[in-house]
Amino acid sequence: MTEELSKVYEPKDVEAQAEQIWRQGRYFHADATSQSPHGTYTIVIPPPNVTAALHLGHALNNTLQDILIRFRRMQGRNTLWMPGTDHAGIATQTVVEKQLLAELGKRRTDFGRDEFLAYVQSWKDEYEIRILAQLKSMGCSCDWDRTRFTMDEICARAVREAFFKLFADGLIYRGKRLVNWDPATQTVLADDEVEHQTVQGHFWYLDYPLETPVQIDGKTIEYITVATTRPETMLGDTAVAMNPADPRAKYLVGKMVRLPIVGRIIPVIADEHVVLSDAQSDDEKAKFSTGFLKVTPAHDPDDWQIGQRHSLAVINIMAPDGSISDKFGWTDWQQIKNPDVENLIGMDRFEAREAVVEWFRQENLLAEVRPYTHDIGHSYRSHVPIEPYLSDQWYIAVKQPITNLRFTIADCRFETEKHDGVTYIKGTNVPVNSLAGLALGPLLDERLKFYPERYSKNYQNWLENLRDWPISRQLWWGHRIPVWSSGKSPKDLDPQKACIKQFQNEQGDTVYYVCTAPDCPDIERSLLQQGFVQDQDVLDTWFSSALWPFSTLGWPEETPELKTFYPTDVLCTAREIITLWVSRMVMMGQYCLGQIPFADVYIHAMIQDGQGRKMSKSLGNGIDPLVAIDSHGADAMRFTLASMTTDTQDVRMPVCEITLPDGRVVNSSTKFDNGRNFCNKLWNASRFAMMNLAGTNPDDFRPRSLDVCDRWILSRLAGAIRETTDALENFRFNEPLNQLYRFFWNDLCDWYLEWAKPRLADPAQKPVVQNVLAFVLDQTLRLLHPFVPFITEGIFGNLNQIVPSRRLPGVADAPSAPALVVAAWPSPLDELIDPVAECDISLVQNVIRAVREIRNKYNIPPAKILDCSVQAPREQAAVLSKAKELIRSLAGIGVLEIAEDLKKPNSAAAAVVDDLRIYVRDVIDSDSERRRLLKQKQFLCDGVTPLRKKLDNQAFLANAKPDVIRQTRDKLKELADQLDAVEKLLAELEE
RNA sequence: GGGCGGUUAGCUCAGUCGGCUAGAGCGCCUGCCUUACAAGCAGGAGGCCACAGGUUCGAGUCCUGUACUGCCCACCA
Repeated sequence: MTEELSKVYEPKDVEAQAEQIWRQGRYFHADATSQSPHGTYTIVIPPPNVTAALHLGHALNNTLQDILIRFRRMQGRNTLWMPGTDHAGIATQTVVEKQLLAELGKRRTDFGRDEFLAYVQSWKDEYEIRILAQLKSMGCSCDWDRTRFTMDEICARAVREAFFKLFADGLIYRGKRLVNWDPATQTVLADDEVEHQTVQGHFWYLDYPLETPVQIDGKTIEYITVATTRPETMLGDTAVAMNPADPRAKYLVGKMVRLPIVGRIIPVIADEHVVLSDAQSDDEKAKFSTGFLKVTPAHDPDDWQIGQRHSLAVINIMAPDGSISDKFGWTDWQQIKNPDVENLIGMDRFEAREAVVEWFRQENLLAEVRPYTHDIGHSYRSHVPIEPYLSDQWYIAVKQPITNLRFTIADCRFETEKHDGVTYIKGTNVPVNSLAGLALGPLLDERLKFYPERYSKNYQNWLENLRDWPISRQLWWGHRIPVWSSGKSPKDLDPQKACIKQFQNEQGDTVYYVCTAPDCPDIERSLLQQGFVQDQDVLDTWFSSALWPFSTLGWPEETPELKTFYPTDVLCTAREIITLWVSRMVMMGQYCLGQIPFADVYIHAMIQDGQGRKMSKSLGNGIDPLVAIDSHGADAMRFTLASMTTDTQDVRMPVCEITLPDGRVVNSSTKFDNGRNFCNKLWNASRFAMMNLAGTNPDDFRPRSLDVCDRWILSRLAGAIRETTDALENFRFNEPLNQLYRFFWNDLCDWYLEWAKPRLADPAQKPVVQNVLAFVLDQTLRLLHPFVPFITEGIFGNLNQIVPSRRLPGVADAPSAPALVVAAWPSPLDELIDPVAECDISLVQNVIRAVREIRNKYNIPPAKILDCSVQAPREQAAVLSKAKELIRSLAGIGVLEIAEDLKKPNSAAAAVVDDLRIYVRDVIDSDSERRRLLKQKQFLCDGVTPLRKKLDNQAFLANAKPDVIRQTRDKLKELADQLDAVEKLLAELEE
């Protein structure tokens, strides 16, 4: 068997082998009907978008989740890691549209809805397969049998149910919203599809005549001047706003203005949003401002807000193609129409801009034109300026109290306050029993915890300032909104299965909206027959994501999965979606099931490149996880990612180009070398162990025959078990990995294995060394498994064949298992923690290091056997004498004399280490000796001075803890003694 | 504009409750192919802990400010 292990670790072989073991054993599959005495442990994967293959951030996130899942599985929990993907509405539709445009030169509107969706579906199929394959090659131990997709039948049913419930509870309403409209392609754009371009434009200063002139400081004011970059929108002005702090405000607010061209009479209002005019200001806005702002609620987001605050009329003057039109919500057209306005109808918005400016110029109302450079949002598709465009959208009311919730307000364990009959979360305008309150409450009473804790502030701020959630999207790819509408009242509907609401449409007519429950095709048919039409829009992609922790488990059915695995345990995700996603899952989990979907939220760091930039496609600085897996192995990648995971916000990973064997030049990072080196070391140490473990028999083990180095390595192992377990329970990843790295490499490989070599050759010691080694290796593999699952599984299989039983009778046990993935997590071995052995071995190591240093400094070949004397206080001399062989074997010593009282031999090099005086005999090089000793003298002097100063300081003696004072005294004595010894040696050298 | 981080060795990062002469990996230097591993072994060099104040017997650690740097959100008449 041992011969089969290659000299260098070959990740591909081991990965394939381990993967097969896991698949055949169905170890990732969670049984919803089985009961584990240790409880359950559940994670739902943050479903990756099907837009593209996974990047390194995904690799990090999923590595961490897998570490947690494997850890808990080994602890005996009934463990479920639910995998799946997200349809990612607009993002996916956009990439497919881009592709179709590039490859076929066609737009979405050139296809029918179903035809286009077929293209998106095939894109999704392709990427879903790729993503799941990527997760598998990373070693993710998801329950693949349960893989979900946010638009599959089960999730879709949950979406329908949740929507119906919200609709029936009156939490969904029709409201107006300004969307990013692309007049060229006539589509709505998401905020991140808007490209900001700096353009050279103008500020036009337009005079609006007051209905009646106003006297200010003895001057008669007939006009007020507004400044605008978009004169054409003035046709839709419904007010002029000024800052209440403006000295002119008291004369002007409340007065009326006659809007030029249109003749509409509009008020002057006060709003703090308006920037005061200040020509000297550094603020661009203040410099250009006149103090008067024209307010066009239908065509500007800020003006929309102002309009809301002051209940202003909203007048839309544009058609969807960006031309001036009276047909799309110009509500006072009949009253105001006149030849000047009619002239403008049909003009493109830019044409109209010129015409409007020209009109003002001819009427002598154009006060000034100034050049102005500013950013304008442009469509990433057509590259024309986007138009804020008013439209009717579906909203979820997030701050509306909900009456029929499963909890009572009295149950709240956080502070509340009541006014106007509504109970609010204290200090906020968030009702306790609103959706926002449902999400915020659990944070306040600590049912919901963030790691690192600081992210809870993000979550809290967002929820406290939350506005209603617009949920409709003018897309084709997504969950179609389950609402049918008609101007006529519906008939013969079962109120259990259909909910009817009335809202006004864009033209102000009353419309009946019917939402149907899931699985009611008969009702939908009936609605169609009655002339109802289904809403064209789809739901915001976060709507289905919000249900993910329970839609994946089969909600609203009372499935065994839901009973067993909900609520889940931890959500592990990136910080940019704390608000968009995490808060909404909590909201909907509370609303739909009355329970938060998870108690812990772990937010991982963002991986940046070597220059601190976000990894992105456009910068070309991203690293493909599959490349790292190819070049270094999945375990190496995982090791490196986990070892970088502290609770910092960002981590940097220097990126370099490498050439793969197949000739591709790709991005990678030397950081992965760390992981690969570790795996190689693990591989070879295990190989060495197994070369020597044949015939190991626990029955030959006698606790009494444990050597000090055996007790030492078991003590170190016990420490590693304790700290690794503790760290993983608290979402710390790099700490346990560093700890295991040091234990495995520095303790086990550098020392224990080296000592084991001669001991294995000694028939008297061989059984104890074999049993200890087999046991320690076994436990090390278990501790490392969550981090580097493939290689540990592979080695575990070999170990099982060579040493089927790794018990230390009377000391410790390692329950056998068919595969490491389901092997028991190491039990605490605190009784094996042995401070005496640790101290003794440290002494031994110091002697060995001292001899090695002399050997190096004197250029003595490693193979040359040296004779050595060590002078030590009685107790330490006794310890060293017992460990003579340990010292001799690793320091290359022939004769080793250890005594309490001993003179420095002639022509010996000397080392002073703590209380020890170490003499390496028959080595003469007084120059090297002097250099070494002088350096040590300097070191000791540097140490002694501040300690003396401290102890001379009365304030220190008066205030410091007694322990600290004692430690300082001890340390000073220790250093002073050594300094004496070094000075003595130097003096002898001069003789 | 609002919020949240970071700045420690050439690079990437640890550093717990404020307390021993500040640590690791990579890179660098010296010597070793010592039959587990050169992806390795042994040894070594390398630090004004960003800057300026403050609190304290004592500050990399706590407080205030400055500079630089990054992330998230909002907005840009």
